[in-house]
Amino acid sequence: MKKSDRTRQDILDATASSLATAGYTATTVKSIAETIGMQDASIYYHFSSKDELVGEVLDIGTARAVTAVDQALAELQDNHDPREALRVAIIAHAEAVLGGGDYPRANVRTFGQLPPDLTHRHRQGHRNYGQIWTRLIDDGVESGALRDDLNRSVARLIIIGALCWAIEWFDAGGEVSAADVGEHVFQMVVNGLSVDQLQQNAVSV
Amino acid sequence: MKKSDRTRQDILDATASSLATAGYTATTVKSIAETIGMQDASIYYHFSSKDELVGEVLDIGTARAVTAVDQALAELQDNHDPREALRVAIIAHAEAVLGGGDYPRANVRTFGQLPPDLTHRHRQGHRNYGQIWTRLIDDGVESGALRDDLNRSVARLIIIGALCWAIEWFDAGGEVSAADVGEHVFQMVVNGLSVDQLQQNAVSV
DNA sequence: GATTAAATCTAGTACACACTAGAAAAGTCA
DNA sequence: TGACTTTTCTAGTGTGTACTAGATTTAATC
Repeated sequence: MKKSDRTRQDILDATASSLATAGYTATTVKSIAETIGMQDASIYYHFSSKDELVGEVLDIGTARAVTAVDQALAELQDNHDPREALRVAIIAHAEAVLGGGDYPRANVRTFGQLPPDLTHRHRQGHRNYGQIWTRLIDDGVESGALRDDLNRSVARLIIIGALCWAIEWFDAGGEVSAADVGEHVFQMVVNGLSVDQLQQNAVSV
Repeated sequence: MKKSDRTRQDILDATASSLATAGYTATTVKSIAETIGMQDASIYYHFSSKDELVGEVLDIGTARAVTAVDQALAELQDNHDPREALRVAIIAHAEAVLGGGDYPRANVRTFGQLPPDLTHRHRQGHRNYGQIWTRLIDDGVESGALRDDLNRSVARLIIIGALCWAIEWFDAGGEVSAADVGEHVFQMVVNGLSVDQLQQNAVSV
């Protein structure tokens, strides 16, 4: 019993790592087995198919990202600015997907390369995750802190997209941290790149 | 001569279409051949390998995106606000990648799924494209229109990322047009989602 | 230590893939 | 029409993939 659980975990870890760095196609059952010093056929004692294994990795990844964001939001004070909630969520997402473990990274990295069955299987998970962001934006707009002249759904997808795409260029060993990326996304999409108009007017007046 | 050119073009078109919708792995030589009513072996009379064919499609895609953005910028008035240049470029990119043909879409869609050789081959093309945006942001910051307290490189990648990821959720037949997506990205990253502070202060005073 | 169960391995199957060689067909032009 | 070139097809090769069956080893239990 114990042995099986440990091996199973090793397989999941190796799969997550490979998915996160090499993508779905390059992650073969044989390469996973080699990573943990096994024969490829032995994988099938623990998982019935490659896609069941991959699916489980992706499930874990989604769960961890949701947990990270939820936890960050839970630590907020009671009467916080809705913009602060958005900021905290954005940074938590950035840290989970960029700086965190292989599981959330595998999720984002393989998005768009999965076979139809797996894509369909995770649609609901993604929808649930999206709802967290829908609520954050709704709160902001309805409290008057955020503009109401933009399509909220499009705004949500743009924020998530900017964060997800960062996996393509983010350098974990570089000078910019995962939290830095999150902070930049927040500063841009909430405060904007444009120089504060108040300051500009103050100077001109 | 004529016949060959036309067939060659058919092959390129079919490949671009398949790459844009199905991705790199699902785009097989056989499926391309079937689309245009040929045997898969006949493809090799026109192209020496799958990756040479794919590479040519991606080259065309990059060129079209660059042309679209360059052309949009060329139509600007002489003494325009640097923010307007950014706006025009963002919308041109959105229309090229989301609403445009299969070639630029193939480029973005297969990003991150390509074999190392192809990735390396297109690195320079992407770098050149990035420089357009680097210049736009530099102009904005140095003219005082854009904030100088953010990492410009990160800002650039966030803008491009938000646009590129849109390919994963954009619905060509939906109510939101490609230009709408571009306009949203511009509004968010330049003006910000936050309610204008000038208005807020005006009300409170 | 013997018996049973759990875990892994050896050896293979079937299939999809990119790609090749040479025959056949289609097109071109005197 | 006939000679020639261009283009496509038929029929295959080799490789890598997910996956299976049954033998073999390792671990747990009495």
